[in-house]
Amino acid sequence: MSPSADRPGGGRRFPPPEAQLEHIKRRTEAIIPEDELFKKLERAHETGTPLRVKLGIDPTAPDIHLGFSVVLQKLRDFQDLGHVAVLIVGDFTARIGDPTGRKTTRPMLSPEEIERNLRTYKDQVFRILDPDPAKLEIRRNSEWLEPMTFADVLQLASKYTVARMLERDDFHQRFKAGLPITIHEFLYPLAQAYDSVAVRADVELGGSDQRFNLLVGRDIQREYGQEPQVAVLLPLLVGTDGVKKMSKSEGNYIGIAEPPHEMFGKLMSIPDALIEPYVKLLTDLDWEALQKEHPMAQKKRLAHEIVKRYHGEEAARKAQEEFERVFSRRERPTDVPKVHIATEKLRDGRIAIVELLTLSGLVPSKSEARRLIAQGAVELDGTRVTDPKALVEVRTGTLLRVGKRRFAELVLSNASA
RNA sequence: GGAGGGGUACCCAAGUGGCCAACGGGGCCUGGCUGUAAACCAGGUGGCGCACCGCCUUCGGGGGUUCGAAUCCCUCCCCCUCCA
Repeated sequence: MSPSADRPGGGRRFPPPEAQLEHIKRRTEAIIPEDELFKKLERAHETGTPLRVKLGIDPTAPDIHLGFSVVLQKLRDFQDLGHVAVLIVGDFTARIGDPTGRKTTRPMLSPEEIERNLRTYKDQVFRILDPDPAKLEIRRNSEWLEPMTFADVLQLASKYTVARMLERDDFHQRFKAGLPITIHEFLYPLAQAYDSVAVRADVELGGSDQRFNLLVGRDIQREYGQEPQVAVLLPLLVGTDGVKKMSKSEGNYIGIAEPPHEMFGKLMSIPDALIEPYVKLLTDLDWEALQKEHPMAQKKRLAHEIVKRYHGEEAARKAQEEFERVFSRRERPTDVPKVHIATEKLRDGRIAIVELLTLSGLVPSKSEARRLIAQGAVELDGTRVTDPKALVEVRTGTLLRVGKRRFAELVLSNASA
């Protein structure tokens, strides 16, 4: 089927191009080239034909985090202006593995895994995007990349030069340093570029580290006789470690689907230096005004705002209350995960603390449990346990705490079913 | 095709027959100080066994030598550099 077969939209009304452009420019790092975008917006305005705005997602990492939300939010902006979001699931390109950041080759995913990830993805994506089918298209790039023949690939590859590939900073550095660059890595930008051809993208969105890839898209589209897409680049969000960009693999991320109190807690523990970029990129709060407050107050506003966005006002309020209760006043949390302990594990109502810790799942091994006890990290009903050999008395309702944030409420229960 | 270098715990990286569960750094965890911030100080960072004593598993895979190996030998796999 022709990639452009069913194009949603047509005959729509759009705000004046100037207004649209202004809206789009907010929070972007670069628009390449801006005047082309303006022309496209003008045309959309005149003809009532929406722009097709492409964004690629990686099916290997199904957790959407705040960093990616910046890009998704921009895509939503386009939808709100009346344009069509074209979400490309990179199920085929995942087999190549994006060389950006010189990661090792990614494992190939089975179709089942991709399906599962995609479902998780959709749940999360719809927290930001407008699911209206007239404004959203979801496609997998295996749809057009899989059936390509070797001849097709040759044709595609012939449209770009090695020298131009080496312009890409990542490749350039590696080439200079004598590090290996495998041939198939060159195909990644080409494949991604071909996606743009396949869906006839007018605009492609991406993080600023995607600049090269998005620009290749322009060249390749031109080679295939299409009007080149405009690249809209968004700033990268620094992860919670305050150093590297937020990413799943670095474990420095905050997922948009995380429970309110997790989100709130993680945001409260970001380094102060991150408050400004977070506020500016993730919220509509007035930074000028906020700046005058104490950093902790700033973070509370930030955390509240973001939890509110994904979980609602009520949840945000509760998360904040809970945070203040547990961490500021060091009181017992109101909602602690309950852990069932079989009564046959007990002797005279007592159990070895080490065993209790592992049974509760708060600690992965008994050795680890012993260490933590020795370090004073374990509390039972607010009393520190310091003896690794201790036999402790437990009952239903007993509160177990490890470190600052691991809690469990014990529930004694009979027999294993 | 030839020559050389290398694969050690989450990462980097020491260690070339016992004193090695393996130096050091990073990361991470915990305690202290705080604002669940940063900085800083201290400790920890394979598992199991009721413990400062012991046992088990670990140094790319497999096999062997030895009382004993991450360290020696054989073999296989993988990575890198230079030459062609």
